[in-house]
Amino acid sequence: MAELKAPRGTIDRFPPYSERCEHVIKCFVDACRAHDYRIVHTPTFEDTRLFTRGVGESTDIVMKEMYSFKDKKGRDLSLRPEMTAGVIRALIEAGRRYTGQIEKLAYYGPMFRYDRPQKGRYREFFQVGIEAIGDTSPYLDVDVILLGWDYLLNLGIKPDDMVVIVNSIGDAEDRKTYLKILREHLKKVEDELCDDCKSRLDTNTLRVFDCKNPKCKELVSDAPRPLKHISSANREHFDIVIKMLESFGINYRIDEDIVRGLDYYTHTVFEVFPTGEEEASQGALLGGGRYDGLFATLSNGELDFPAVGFASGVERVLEAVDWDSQDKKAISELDFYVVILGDNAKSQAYKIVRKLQQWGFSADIDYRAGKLKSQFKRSEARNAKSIMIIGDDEINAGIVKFKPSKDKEIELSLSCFDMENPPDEIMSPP
RNA sequence: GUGGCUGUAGCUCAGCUGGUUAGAGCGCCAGGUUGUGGCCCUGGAGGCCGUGGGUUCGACUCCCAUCAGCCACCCCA
Repeated sequence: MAELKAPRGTIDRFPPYSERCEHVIKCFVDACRAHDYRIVHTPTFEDTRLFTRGVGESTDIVMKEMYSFKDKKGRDLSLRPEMTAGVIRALIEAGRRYTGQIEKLAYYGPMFRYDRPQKGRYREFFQVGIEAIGDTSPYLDVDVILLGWDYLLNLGIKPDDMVVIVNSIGDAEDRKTYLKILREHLKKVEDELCDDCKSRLDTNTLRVFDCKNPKCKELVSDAPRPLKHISSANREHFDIVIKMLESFGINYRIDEDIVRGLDYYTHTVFEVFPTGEEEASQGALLGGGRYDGLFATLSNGELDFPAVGFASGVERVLEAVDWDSQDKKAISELDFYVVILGDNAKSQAYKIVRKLQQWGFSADIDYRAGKLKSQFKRSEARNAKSIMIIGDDEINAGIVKFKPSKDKEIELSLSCFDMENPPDEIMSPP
C-alpha cells in the first residue's frame, strides 16, 4: 500500500467516473445555454470574512467546516465552501451597476468543506450552480427552478422521478417578526427540547424544524410556520411561483418545514429530490432560493440588488442517473484502433493514424504490437468502433484492412495511403 | 463534531475457537493458434493480511493506537 494517499474525503476520478462527471457538467451547461446563463469563474479561495459575513457566523459551514489558513503575509483566507458569496463579491468589486438588466451567471468547480466524509459527501466536491441577479420578479425564481429541472432532464432523469420541495421564509422584516413568535413558542417548552435544539434556539432558530429527535418533532409540530407569517405581498410572490410550477406540470410539494441553513436566504427556498427519497440525508439533487439581502450585507449597504440561484452537487446527482442509458453519451468512444503486424509496419501505420486524426476521427495505435490476438483484445477493452490492420502484406499492396467491431465477418481493403479525404466506406460503414 | 460497522491479490470475497509454505472467482499476462477479437484448455505474475505497537513459543486471527472507507446523527450540494 502506498504511503502517499489522497487526503481524507477527497477522490481521484478516473474514466469512466471522470467522464460521467464531465457529462453532468455538460448537461448543466446545456441547460444554462437554453436559459441564457453565462459562465463566471471566481477564485477557489477568498478572504475568510467573505464567508463569515455572507454565509453567516452561526452556520455549521462557517463554524466547523471551513478550510481556513493564513498565507505568507498573514492574510486570513478560506477555500470556498460555496460559490454564491464569491460571485456577489466579484460583482460588487467589478463595480457593476444595474440599469435594469438582469445578470444571469452560471458556475461549476470544486468546493471545500471540512465535514465527515460519507458517500455523496466529500471534503472536495464539484458543484454546479447559477445566480440570477437584479430582479425581484417571482418569474425569475421560476426560471431558476426550471433551469435546474431542465439540467436534470438532460441527464435522463424522468419528470415523474423528481419532485421540487418549495417554501417561502419571507423577507428580513417577516423573518424578524416571525422569529420572535417562534422563540416565544419554543421558550415555553425549552426544557423538553434536545441539547442541539436548545442551542439552536438562540443561534439558528429555524433549524429546529429539521431536528430528527422524535420528542422535538412532536414539540415543534404545532409551532407556527414561517409561511403563515409572511406579508401579503410576499405571499403573493410565493403564490405566483407555485402557480407557474403548476402550469408547467412540474412535480412539486410545499413543505413548510424546509428552511435553508445559510443565513442569506429569503423568500422562496427549494430543493429537488428523487421521488420517494425526500428523507435521504444526502438525497437532494439541488437546493437554492432567493437571497435578496446578500448584496447589502457584502457591500456594507452600498448596493442592494435582489438575487436568486441554486447549487447542485455533481457527485450526488451522478448517483441518481441511470448510466446504462447515458453512458453512450458520456463515455468517450474510440473510432479506430490500429493493429500492426511487424516492426516495419509501425511508421506506415502511424501515417494512417495521423490521417484518421486529421479527418476528425479518434485513433489509437498499439506500438507494442505483438500477437494479433492481444491487439484485438486491447481494442475490445477500449471499446473501439473499428479496427484497422496494417502489416507487410498491406503495405506491399498499398492498402489497409478495415473491420467494424460489431461484425467480425466484415473486412474491407481500403487504399487510403494517398487519399486527401476519408473513403466512403469508413464514413458510412456497412 | 458525536455514535457504530469495516479494512486480506487490480476487483468481489473465503480464511473455523490463535498453529506450518494465505486461498477462490473474475481480471491481467503468456502459450495452445509465428496474420484475425467475444468460447475453450494450460501455465504465470501479482499480497510486509491498511499502518504502528503490544500479548504469546507462535498473530491475518486477540488487545491498544492510528489512518482510511462506509452507516446513522449534525449539516449541506
